[in-house]
Amino acid sequence: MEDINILIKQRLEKAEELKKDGHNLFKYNFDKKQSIDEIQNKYKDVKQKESGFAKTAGRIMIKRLHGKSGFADLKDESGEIQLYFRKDFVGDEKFSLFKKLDIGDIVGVEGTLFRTKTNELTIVVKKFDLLTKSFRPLPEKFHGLQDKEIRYRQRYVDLIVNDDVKETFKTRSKILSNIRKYMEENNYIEVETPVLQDIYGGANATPFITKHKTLDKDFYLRISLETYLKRLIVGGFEKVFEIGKVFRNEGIDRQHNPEFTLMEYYAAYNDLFDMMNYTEGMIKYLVKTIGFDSGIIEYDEREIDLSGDWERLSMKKAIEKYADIKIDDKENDKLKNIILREDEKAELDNSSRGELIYRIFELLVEDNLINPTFIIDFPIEVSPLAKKKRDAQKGDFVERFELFMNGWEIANAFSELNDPHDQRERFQKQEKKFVEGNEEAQRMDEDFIRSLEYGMPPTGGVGIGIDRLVMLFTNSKSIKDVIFFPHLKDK
RNA sequence: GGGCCAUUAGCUCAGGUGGUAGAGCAACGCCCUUUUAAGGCGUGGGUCGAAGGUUCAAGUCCUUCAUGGCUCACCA
Repeated sequence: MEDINILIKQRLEKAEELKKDGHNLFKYNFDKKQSIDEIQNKYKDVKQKESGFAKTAGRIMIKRLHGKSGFADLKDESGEIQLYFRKDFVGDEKFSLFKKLDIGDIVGVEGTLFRTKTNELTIVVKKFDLLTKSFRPLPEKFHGLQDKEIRYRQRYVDLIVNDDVKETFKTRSKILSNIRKYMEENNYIEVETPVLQDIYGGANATPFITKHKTLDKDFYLRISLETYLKRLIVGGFEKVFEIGKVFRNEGIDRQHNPEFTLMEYYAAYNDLFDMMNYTEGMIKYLVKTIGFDSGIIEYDEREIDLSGDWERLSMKKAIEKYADIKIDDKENDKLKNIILREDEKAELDNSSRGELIYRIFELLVEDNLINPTFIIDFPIEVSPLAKKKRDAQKGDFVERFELFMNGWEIANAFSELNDPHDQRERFQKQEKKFVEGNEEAQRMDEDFIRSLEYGMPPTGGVGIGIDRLVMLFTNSKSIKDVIFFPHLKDK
């Protein structure tokens, strides 16, 4: 303990005294019969007279001493309950132990229940034991812990004192378990694929590089799950999904953490439209099972309506609707001018028409997509893993959708490209961009192409950013609020 | 990376125009057998984020740095 202060010193001295008195400050187990909320529920009708029985354990949050008696609030994962200690009930020795307990100590208690004059259900402690000694003082009872830096760096303290944080992460857990339930009910199987990869792919991003010592070679940390899951479709699995961390070597801000949780799912014999329907169904299932019965989520004083059929718009139509620009009437130079008007520093010399269209969409449309909206028909140049549109008119567009909510991209999906020769050409174009200096361009992946050469059935695939979904469902303003241990700079 | 703001006791926060640091909670001691932001009396606790500079004198003014927050740019 480097930053030893007087408060910690006092607790250490107190611990020494307790040890001298024969107390083990770190007990091995405790037969916790009930959680605190179980006790609260089971005995909610208890009157002032003592009745019932409870045996539970948790952390002491507050003590109020009254001479030969005293109260304390005990907190566990499920809730809080008041404890009442009396010298004549627990005996002199135990009562002096109670007086020595510090806020933060973990105790096991058993006793009967009653209700105080002010109607609070309370355990009359008959037996108790110190299970774990706490050495560091907790934040103040009333204001709690406000300092965001400490909350993120020492999330354990944040979780002890700030109940809403625990709620957010319980919701996160529930979202994940309900997703898994939904996927399994629809016959998807959960799989795991490599995090350490020879060739990263499936997205446009700068990767992290790491080194394998005995092989003496570099590996990339995956930036998506895509190409390995498709290999499994080639291998004969027909519906697979994976939920896992991916890593992108980019900036950190309210919506970006270097490692984040991506879910991808692939279904053989399905196309983009099947996946759109499925995705809408799955998210609506989550909305319902997380408890938004109306289908309306409130985020930052804004309502997002997930009920009803979600809007589907081609990228061009979305640009027409929100920016009043008819793409097909404009030459590339005009498109460039539109972009430069929004972003004077844009470098567009090498940009293809498709890239210009996509850029305009990003600049002028995305922020407007508050209620869930599927954007379809993406330019081929920005979609190297998607199949060309089956009714390809003039212009090169692919079967891809992105789902937007609250102006954020929530999901990204394709009718997966399964023509190995087309795939090779797309990779070659990406590789060229990489050589030209685009760090985020995708790389040639010969083994992936080889797998496609064996034949991958027509397949629909979707990726969902889980953290953002959790942010929406928990009204969290920062991705740091939905990741237990977000990345911060070293102190 | 740019701009703006913040950093004072374990926690939450005060500290006009420079004059040797305060409160509440927490802690420690004493009193108190239904309190709940318990109460009463008393005590201790600070390199004021770091390093320089200006000044007789810096928590306060200046510079640099660190960390965090907001925001813009890039990205999911």
